[in-house]
Amino acid sequence: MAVTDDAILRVKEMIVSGELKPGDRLPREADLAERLGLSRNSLREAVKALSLVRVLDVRQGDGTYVSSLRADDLLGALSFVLDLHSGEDSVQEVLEVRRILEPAAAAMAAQRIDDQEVIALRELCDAAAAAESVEELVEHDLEFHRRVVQASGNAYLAQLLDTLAGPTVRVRIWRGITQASAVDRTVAEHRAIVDALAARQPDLARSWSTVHVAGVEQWLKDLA
Amino acid sequence: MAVTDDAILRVKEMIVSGELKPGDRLPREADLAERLGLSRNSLREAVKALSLVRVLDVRQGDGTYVSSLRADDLLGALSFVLDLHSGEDSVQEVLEVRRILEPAAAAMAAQRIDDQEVIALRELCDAAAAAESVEELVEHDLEFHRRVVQASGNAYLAQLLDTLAGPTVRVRIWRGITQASAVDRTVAEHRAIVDALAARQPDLARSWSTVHVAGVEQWLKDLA
DNA sequence: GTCGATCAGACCTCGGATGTTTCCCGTCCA
DNA sequence: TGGACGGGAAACATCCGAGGTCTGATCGAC
Repeated sequence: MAVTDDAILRVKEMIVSGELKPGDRLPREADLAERLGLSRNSLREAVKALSLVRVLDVRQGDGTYVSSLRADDLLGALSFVLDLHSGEDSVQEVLEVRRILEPAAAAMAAQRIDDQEVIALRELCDAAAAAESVEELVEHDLEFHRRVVQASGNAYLAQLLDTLAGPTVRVRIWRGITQASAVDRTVAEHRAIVDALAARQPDLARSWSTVHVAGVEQWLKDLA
Repeated sequence: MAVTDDAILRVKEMIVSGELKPGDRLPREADLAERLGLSRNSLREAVKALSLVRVLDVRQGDGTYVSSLRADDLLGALSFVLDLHSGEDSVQEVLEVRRILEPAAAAMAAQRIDDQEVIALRELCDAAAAAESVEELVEHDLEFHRRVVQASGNAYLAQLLDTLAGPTVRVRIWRGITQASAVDRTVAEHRAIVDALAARQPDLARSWSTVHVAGVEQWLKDLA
């Protein structure tokens, strides 16, 4: 292709060059189209594409703006893509990556987490143990991992793991959580991780996290 | 928005549901637009967006096809996004993630790599040592890391790291490689990693890899 | 059987018209 | 004075229809 793809690259270039900064508003469709030398329709295709990957933020009746461009923010768009192969072989590979990152994040968190967050995590575990529906439990699980990783202090890592967690959790829902023991085990391991964080023991947090993720990994393998 | 976004979701749904499989050809623009109940222009915006993230593959004069949907393939689209903030603070966080993943990948590679690949890696080191231009050296560096990680056997991990390496390397070019010692050190560390791989020593490979990435990380911090 | 020209199909680009949403501002009423 | 209301302008959303261009396949000549 030429025109539309070219427009995508030129808008990207305007951002990279600093002509457009995060939060900036783009010229009106008509003006920008004229400036780039193409029709509004073609420009709209480019804008739509950039909007899907969250580089641009379009607001009807207002205007088109450059997004925050934060790495962790943009990474969120990745979840859309990962949705496309939940339940396939690649989930195994994704889980393998997660088994590498999550323990590392837990270890980092053990060095930086504050008491308040530890308390919050404990409450989350209690809520998970008392959860009644599967959806509720899964939501607690997601939230737990999200907060542990966020405590690592690396926003990029946090978003990446959050994205990776989505598909694997969805698989879990899809295949159904039939074993009550799996639930108990999950909560127990979560508590162990929190204890390690509270004790500020990175190695212990790393190990429990590894055990936890590897457990899920193994469970999936058994199902296959 | 409604119509276009809805179209994106519905096409995605057609893929997730299995109605459309990788390699399949979509109905003609006109037909699909009618089926989804929207105009061709709006559908084109949706297709363009899905095309940017490599879910669809459009070939003029032929038709629109569903891409391979391989996780590592789709992940490649991420490099586009990461281009947008090379040289910013977030590079530090990206590098931190890389320092987690790359050693793990090296350790995995040490367990699976074959002799032929070891020989190829040695040749790559030799070529890097003999490189004359900065661009050439950087290309060798990229290639080296790419092949080591691919030897890990996890395609998803390989693509992810390849994507992460791009920005950090570009930063290196941008700031300029002024110190000849940095070049020598890079090559020496590469050789050490290869030696560890050849000896099938995962721990050693992991350690050297950690040292290598941490070195780059520290170097960037010093520059800042 | 091979090669090249022709043709149909599919995507590409354009321009304009109309609908919808949002924001801003001037006005009116306590 | 201050807040609520309403009108209008601005900007995006959607649609339609008409050429243009590229690709792949068919068919005829050699």
